[in-house]
Amino acid sequence: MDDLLARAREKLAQLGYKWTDQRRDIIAYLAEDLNQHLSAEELYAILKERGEQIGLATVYRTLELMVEAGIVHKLQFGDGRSRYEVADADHHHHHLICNRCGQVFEVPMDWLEELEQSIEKDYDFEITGHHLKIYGICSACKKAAGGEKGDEKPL
Amino acid sequence: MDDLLARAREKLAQLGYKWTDQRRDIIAYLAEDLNQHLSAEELYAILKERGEQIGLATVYRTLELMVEAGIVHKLQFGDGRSRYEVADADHHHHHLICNRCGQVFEVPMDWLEELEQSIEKDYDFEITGHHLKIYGICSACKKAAGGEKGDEKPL
DNA sequence: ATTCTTGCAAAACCTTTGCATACTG
DNA sequence: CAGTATGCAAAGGTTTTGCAAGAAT
Repeated sequence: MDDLLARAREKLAQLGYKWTDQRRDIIAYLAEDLNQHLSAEELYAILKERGEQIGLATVYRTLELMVEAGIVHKLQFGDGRSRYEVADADHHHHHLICNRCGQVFEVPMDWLEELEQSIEKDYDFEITGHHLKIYGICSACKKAAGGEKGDEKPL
Repeated sequence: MDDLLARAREKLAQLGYKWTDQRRDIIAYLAEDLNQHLSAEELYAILKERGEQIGLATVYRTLELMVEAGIVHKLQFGDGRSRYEVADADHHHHHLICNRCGQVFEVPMDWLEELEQSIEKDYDFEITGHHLKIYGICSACKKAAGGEKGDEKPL
């Protein structure tokens, strides 16, 4: 998806926000790989290393803006910081989180359509999104088993 | 469920931990209403108000202990703090989170059994738990609609 | 021009930790 | 008694905010 930049630019304009170099840089980087779960600090470090002129506060503010604009989703995998991923409307998926190594895998499917319909009806709750996290032990960690507990290095 | 105290006590003993007044008070409070999603600070304030002798650090440490013992689950609803709920093994449920008022509703059902089976097979991932959060607008907020945006007071 | 945005540093939060004291098994 | 657990205050880490300077419409 390469029109993410265009979409974002249009959406921000629509909301009355300005298009700045920093916002472009952030979105451009996210657009390079949609399957990321970056924290604000990680994103900041990457952009800095690329030589972009940007501050950490701006990264936080921009990501929050993007959440508001519906361009990215804010996720919490339980490692104490928020992570962001591009909200790819036509790419519903879920997350498998390994309790051992902390890696996050994507499950590119959406099994929740009927569940949602039934909830909207039963609870009179208008659903705008969902987030399913499944915890467990990934294939690699199971193989490397025997590895006692304690060799967990989250994300 | 009133044997939560007993269960917890036994489990802690099993793990070699001691049974203290503070741990008892915390679990006793959680046992009064299993449908809570308290943050450490909230729990601390409640116990303090009740006149219990306890410190915030102890609340944090005890909750972490309980997570380890599998007695409570640590949840993140995106309001910047961790929340804890009693892990009621035979009461699987999901959470509906209102984007407007921040309230969290419980959906007392587990629709994910087959989904999990298919994941375990397809991904060779050993599932130990899951957490499904569904975001949207609750019934009350829809009724009180017209209420522009901005009247959101999370949790 | 006006309004929005940025960057820095400071502040605000939530959570963890060090250490002396107090308690449990 | 030995080994844990507690409470306080300090430290740590993440996120937010105030404000003057800089950009964008």
